[in-house]
Amino acid sequence: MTEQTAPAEPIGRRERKKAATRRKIADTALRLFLDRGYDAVGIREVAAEADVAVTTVFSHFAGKEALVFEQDEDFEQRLVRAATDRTPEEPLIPALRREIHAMVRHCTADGAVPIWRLIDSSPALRAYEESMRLRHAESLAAAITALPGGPRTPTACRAIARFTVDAFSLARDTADPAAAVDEVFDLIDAAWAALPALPA
Amino acid sequence: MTEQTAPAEPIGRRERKKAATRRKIADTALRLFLDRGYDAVGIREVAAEADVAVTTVFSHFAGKEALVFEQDEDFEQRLVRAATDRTPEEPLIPALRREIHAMVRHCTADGAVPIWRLIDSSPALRAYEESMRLRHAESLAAAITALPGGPRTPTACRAIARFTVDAFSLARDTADPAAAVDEVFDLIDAAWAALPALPA
DNA sequence: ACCGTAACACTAACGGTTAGTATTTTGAAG
DNA sequence: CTTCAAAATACTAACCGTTAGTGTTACGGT
Repeated sequence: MTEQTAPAEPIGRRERKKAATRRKIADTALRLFLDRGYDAVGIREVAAEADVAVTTVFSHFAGKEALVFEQDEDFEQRLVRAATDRTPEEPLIPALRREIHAMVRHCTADGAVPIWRLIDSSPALRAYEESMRLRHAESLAAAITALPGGPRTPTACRAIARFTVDAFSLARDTADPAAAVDEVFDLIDAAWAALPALPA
Repeated sequence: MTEQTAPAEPIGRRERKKAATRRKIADTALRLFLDRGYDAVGIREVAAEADVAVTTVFSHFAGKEALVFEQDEDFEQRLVRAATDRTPEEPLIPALRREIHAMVRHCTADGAVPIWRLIDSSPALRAYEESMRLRHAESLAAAITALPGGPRTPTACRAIARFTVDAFSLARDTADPAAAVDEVFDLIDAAWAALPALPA
């Protein structure tokens, strides 16, 4: 054994420093982007301001767009958990509706607004977000398919997953996001009810 | 008047040459892409092979990805027409189902297959296709919203439009595309029926 | 015949991204 | 404590898509 002093997390200095570098890069980038616009700030400038090499930036992030989505990016996990970790009394669709509601609230509240205005301002960021959502939908689809409760086909599950992320996407550029979520989920409710399986 | 000799189309030599250049670029690019892969062929090479300047390529196409989607790209028009130009007896959703069926058939048939395998092979092309589909969904949503027949909200119409393009997208990477289209459209049918308006 | 302009060529650059290589830092073993 | 392999980072130099700037040619209308 090498260490007994660490209390709970056996993380070494190495990983701590790496995480610090990552956070420093992301924070610096977001600050610059919010200040002067996404397109007006280059990677070389972000690297210089964060006092790292350009290659270091790309060793931590897959691309420039990923720098923006660093902060709130547990969407995937939240979606999957909403589908799998729920009380036995709560059916699937209402659980998803609740989660999407929470996500939309989280995005349209207080400090998150400038970030989403930044995203909406750049086609590259919007495209990146969209492909992100596709991945999330696939994860959610896998979770739904694996759910016990009936002979639902993979295709139907993937469709429901897509509809769910569509609800989020649509709600996000609407005057009344909460109302939009409910409106779209009324449709999803009806679609889900039309499936020949148990209503979960 | 300047010319009476042209039989039907009053197109001059200029526009003909421009169209020829455009087609030559697109054909050359597609041939090279199919031959050696999308990422392995650069714009400079496409331009050289088509015997034009690089800037000419970008004056005809918005970007490298657009070169691939040149061939079949009237999807948007077909979708909108399926919603607006239909017999009074045919309801909206069945008309959309028919059109999506036709589109899927058109994409999975004969000569179109290599192109779609090319698209599936490149993340950049997949992302481009996805953002294309978002635009198409918006157009379709506008068409549906403008349809006579009831107090459907814009949000509900946008949702149905998204679901429709989702059906195409999902069906496209499925073993049995036609069956997938029907499966997803059964869901859309149920969702549409749940709307408080006349069932169109 | 003349002129405005659309189409195109050419050069050079910019910004994101990556390969290749060297250097430092860290964790573990002896 | 020394040593060593691997990880993290730095540095250089390029590649590729894309665009701006600037001419030049060819067409269409007068």
